[in-house]
Amino acid sequence: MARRVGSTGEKTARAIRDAAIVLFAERGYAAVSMRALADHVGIQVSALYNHFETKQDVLATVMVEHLEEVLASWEAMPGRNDDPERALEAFARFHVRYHVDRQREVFISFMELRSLEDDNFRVVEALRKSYEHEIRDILETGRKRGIFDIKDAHVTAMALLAMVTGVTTWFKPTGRLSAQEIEEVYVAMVMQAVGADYQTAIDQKKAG
Amino acid sequence: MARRVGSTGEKTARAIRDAAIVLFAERGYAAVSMRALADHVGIQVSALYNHFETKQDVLATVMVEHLEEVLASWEAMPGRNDDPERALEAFARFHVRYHVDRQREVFISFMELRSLEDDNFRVVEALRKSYEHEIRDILETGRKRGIFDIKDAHVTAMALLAMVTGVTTWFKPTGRLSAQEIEEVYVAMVMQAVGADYQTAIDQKKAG
DNA sequence: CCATTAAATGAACAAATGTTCATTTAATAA
DNA sequence: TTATTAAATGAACATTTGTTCATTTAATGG
Repeated sequence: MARRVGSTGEKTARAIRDAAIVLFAERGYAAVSMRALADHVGIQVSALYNHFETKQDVLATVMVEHLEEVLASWEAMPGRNDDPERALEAFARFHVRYHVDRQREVFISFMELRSLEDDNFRVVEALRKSYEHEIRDILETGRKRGIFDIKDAHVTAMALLAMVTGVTTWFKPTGRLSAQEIEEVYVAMVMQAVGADYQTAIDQKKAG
Repeated sequence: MARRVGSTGEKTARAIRDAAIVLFAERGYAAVSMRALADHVGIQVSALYNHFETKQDVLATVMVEHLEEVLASWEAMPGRNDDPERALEAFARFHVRYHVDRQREVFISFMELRSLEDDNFRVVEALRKSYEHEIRDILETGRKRGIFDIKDAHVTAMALLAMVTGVTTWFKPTGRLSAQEIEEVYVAMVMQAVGADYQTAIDQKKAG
């Protein structure tokens, strides 16, 4: 056989990215061979190279695509430009929700930083930093205005990010709690952790 | 050359474990070859097999040793059997302090779970669970007694663990804040996150 | 001091790795 | 309809992989 009926470049490239997300998340980048990746897609190894230059290229593509989507989705989140309290709630809610839906991509983007070669690392790191910047800015503004009771915006940002990102390591859609319920637990915890009166935040929302 | 002057089994085994901790943390288990490991120790590949049966055996040994040490150290932590508030403070303090000192081991024990073969996984998972159990029990007791304002002890335990464990991903001894300062930030955040009045906890300590 | 054991070496192994290439066939544009 | 391009195949490649083994030398117990 050669070219398959109905095959187009974009379809296969998408299938390769999807398979890579599953396999990299499951076994880790280094432990996934190009043969295993091809098997999972249902093509031969050599066909991979019609769509990606190298294995590294597959990883970089998956990570950059994910991070750009995260940033774009956050840009579109309602409430992100409100006062620090509401902005933080919006951030926590967005982050948990989005990350529960993309557990694998999140896991990869965090775990496989070390597998990136220098050039790719710089690109990915810049995207990651700009996301971290979002929550840090909210925290710093709230701290300056005396709304948040935190010691250090930077450390707090890292701690809160780790906390909410951690949901990807144990959440299972079939578990005891729904994604919705878990979202509420996390949002409440984030708000409490910075000393914001969360009930008030909800009341304001209802009143407003 | 053959057997080296001054070489004993325990010394070399220790050196191998130490090198493995550095390399596995840096590059990941799958990306570290037995040759790279041997190089780092300063011996030949074949010599590794005088001390460990397989590469997998090196990983399992490192992880089990680390987790057993964590549990043993926690057993010895003062305050761990006090009321939930003090116990949680003790836990947070212990965890951050210990993990800042063993960044690599923590990172490995978390990241490389998937690299463990079934038998080893079961052993390591049991150790991990029993550590998770410690904080969950503290939270559940505090929740029942109405001391902690949390929605769910299990989710809260996972969230707090992720938060404090996350310190290993960015902490650098040469950074802006000292380990001591970071410890304080994290402890305060943990206490606030569960709705405990942390100042009170400190006052009680001073008063008691 | 000598026999035994433990710890090292270096060469070798089959299997698996990422990547390339000539070839074939389907989709697409002229 | 035909020429060109894009997407697949399968064989081959040089390396690297984890592991084994015969051999050598140092530490150790009687």
